[in-house]
Amino acid sequence: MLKRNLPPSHPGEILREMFIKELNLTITEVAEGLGVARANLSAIVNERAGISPELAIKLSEAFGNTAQFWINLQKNYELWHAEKKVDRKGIRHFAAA
Amino acid sequence: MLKRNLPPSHPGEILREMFIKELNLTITEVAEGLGVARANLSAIVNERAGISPELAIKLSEAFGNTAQFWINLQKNYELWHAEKKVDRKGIRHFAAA
DNA sequence: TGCAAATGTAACACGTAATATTACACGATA
DNA sequence: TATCGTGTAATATTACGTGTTACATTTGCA
Repeated sequence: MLKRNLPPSHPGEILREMFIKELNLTITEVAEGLGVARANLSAIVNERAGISPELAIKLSEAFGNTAQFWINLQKNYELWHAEKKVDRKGIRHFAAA
Repeated sequence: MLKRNLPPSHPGEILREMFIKELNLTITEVAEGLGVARANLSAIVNERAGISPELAIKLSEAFGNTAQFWINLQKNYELWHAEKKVDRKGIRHFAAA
């Protein structure tokens, strides 16, 4: 299939657009509800920080979805950017005997 | 469905049992083939370190599978352990309006 | 037996990142 | 005006991935 060159959305964008805005919440009250510092949640929502496994669990509990949902967003984001840093041509192949 | 209480395998165990042993490889040659320090790969294989997004890409290139495969192993492992640290009862629920 | 390779591991150093805390400035609104 | 929400910076802590170096042990083979 065709490879997409578009970088995946930052998890913070999803959180901001599809949850906080959609439910008319404030960053302050979400941070308090999750039990994290407002400054940290702000950094995530503004795409300056990522979502840790622990935060993924908290978000899933707060918004009624799964931690996997949040982790998948984060990992796809990280993987896309990591791909830019790795020179696959420099890797040796270990084929089955 | 029933929740499993068993912790997921560490990605290093999969790497060790299903790839290195299966293909009769040594940690030294795999480390060199991947372009990482032997000490680091040893730490991963012995389950004292995790698999980063960049390493997941290198492993996928070397063994002919996907980076998602390795990242999923890692993220499931992290998620299971993170669950132990989070008190879900302390999290506020933000229901749809 | 003896040597070389493979291995496990420790001790550093470095960069990055998540997190809490504190503080400051700005805009909107009651 | 006063309060609230927000963005952001600075600092500190903790954790971790990675490289480098070094040392001891084990293992396989000549």
